[in-house]
Amino acid sequence: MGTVSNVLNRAELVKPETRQRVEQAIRELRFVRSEVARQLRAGRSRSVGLLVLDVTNPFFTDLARGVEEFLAEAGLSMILADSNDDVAREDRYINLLAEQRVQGVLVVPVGRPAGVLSSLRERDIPVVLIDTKAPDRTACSVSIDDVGGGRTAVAHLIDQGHRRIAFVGGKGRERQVADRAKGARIAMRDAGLDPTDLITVRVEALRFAGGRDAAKQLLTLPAGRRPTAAFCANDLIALGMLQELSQSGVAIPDDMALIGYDDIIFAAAAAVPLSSMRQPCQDLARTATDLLLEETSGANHDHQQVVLASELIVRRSSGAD
Amino acid sequence: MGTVSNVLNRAELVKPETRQRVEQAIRELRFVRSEVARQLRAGRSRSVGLLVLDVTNPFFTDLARGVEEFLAEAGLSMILADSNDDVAREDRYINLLAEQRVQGVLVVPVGRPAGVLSSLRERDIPVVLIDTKAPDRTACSVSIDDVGGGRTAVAHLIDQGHRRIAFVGGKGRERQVADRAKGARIAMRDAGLDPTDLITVRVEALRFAGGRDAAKQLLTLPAGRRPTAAFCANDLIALGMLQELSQSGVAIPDDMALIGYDDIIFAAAAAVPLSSMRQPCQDLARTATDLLLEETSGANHDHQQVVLASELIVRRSSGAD
DNA sequence: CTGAAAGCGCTTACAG
DNA sequence: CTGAAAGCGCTTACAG
Repeated sequence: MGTVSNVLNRAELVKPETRQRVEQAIRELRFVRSEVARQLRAGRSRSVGLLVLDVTNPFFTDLARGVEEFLAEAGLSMILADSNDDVAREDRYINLLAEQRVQGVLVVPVGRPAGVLSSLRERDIPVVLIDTKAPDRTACSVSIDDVGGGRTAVAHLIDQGHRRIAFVGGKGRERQVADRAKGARIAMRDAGLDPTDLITVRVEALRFAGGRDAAKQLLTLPAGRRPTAAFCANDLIALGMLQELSQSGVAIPDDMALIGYDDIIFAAAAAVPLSSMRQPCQDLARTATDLLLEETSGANHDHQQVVLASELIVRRSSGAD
Repeated sequence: MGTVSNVLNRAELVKPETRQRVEQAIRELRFVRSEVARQLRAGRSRSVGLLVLDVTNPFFTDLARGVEEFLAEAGLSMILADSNDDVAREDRYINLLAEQRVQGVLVVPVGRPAGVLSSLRERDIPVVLIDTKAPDRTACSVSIDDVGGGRTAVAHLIDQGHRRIAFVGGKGRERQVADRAKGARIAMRDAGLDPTDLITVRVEALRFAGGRDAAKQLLTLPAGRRPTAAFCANDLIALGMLQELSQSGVAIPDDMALIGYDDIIFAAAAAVPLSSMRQPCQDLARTATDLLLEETSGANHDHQQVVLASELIVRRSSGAD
């Protein structure tokens, strides 16, 4: 057994002839080494957890694909989990990942990261926060400047001549949504508008159906008081709004301009191609993975707060062609 | 240690007082039971693998969310893996899942399932094939009647008056693509057309970019010989075509009608709302999970081949309004 | 260079 | 009802 292990892990220590015999036996017996036993012995696994807010959102699956690829380069595998923007589920998955003894966790936290952080720190599991800034120096994080993104998006709408602007966000992902709204208000102030005039529409979830609901809410306003432009907290919402508004005879962008956030692949293919704030998804994946690997490699490691910027992608839905 | 284990697993065997002391110690020491050791001892894990062809395709993430939910009901967790329609990656993941000693695997195989099946059978890992019929009685499968789906889709196009029809499929997922094409030809024959007139366009991958390429290929044909309708092997391709064609001034559905397959959520929100063949994704998830759990529960179990039907969803892209 | 031994953290009979 | 012991399948010193 010891020799088999050596063949598998340190072949150079074994006499070629013995090695061949062992290798043949492995083949004949269809032996598959137990990763479970291996991990128990090693005290650590060779997998990393990625916990996202919504696997059905293309933004997060693109992120997942990037992370998976970068982990594979390091010989690690990814366990993908989906909190569905729900704290209880997040908690359950953090537990599950801890029980699986993952080497580390990449997590897009539901709301404030304090719970996740303390839960992982208690268990000595390295973590890199994604899409959220770590509140202190106890963890790495890679986030997007959402205030800046919100500001750019709304400045663009103002540039197009809009003055009555809505922000469509909602429950869930409080931090990102709040920051994007904050940026929106800054853009209004920059333009000499009253930031409290920003019309805020709340949706149940940051998903397609939420966008349709938001559109219905806006349609209850008399046309004269209705916003002429809306900045949506993500593309799923924007696409839902686009569909509902179009079906109700509201022309995009003439009656209402729209801009989303994420620039998922379907934004460009939408009924009216959707303007959006593109997040640097692959940079995010790469940076987060690298930071985690640096931390788990045990080299002396300073926790870092990396902040990336998003980029304005102008398409027809915001009226600039 | 034995008592701790009893508190955790069979609390009724422990005297309440002792139990309380143990529970308090667990809390104070922040003890997290090692799932790894547990699995080694039990000889089986509490997780199931789901291997899909493309995590960035909403069809598969919807499937994944369903499976995850149904597994959770049974106290199991899901390890999601993505073969990216690549046999080598599929092989690597099957290995990984075997090493993790998952209870079973749900797999949408890349091409023919023979390799996956023998690989899993050798290792005694229960498997349910998804989206592919098992070639023999050695495994369960849940698939969609793709021949029927292709036939329905093309019959619909013919009903709309089209005679010059393209099928856009390609490399990857040979079986599904071939069946859908076969159904398309049957529909042509049913209508008294020559099935060999079906214009076949091959794309590199069944993704958005593939659809754009396909559109470019069709645009090289003189307008008089160009098909007036296209049936796409999935919605991602259809959406890519829709985008490219629109940008080139080809009107959908007037110059070219389109129908996709899967009915992902973005189909309805497309530039021109996309007709599609809706696959019963949640039924698929439920049935596959149930079959796997039945098999792993050890009850005597007959392998079943379940075949579900897809449903025609008519929207504007196919010209019927 | 090889093989026997210890130990990773659990669970489950088993003796007390 | 409790606690000591064996064993799951590995890896890694260690003795030979």
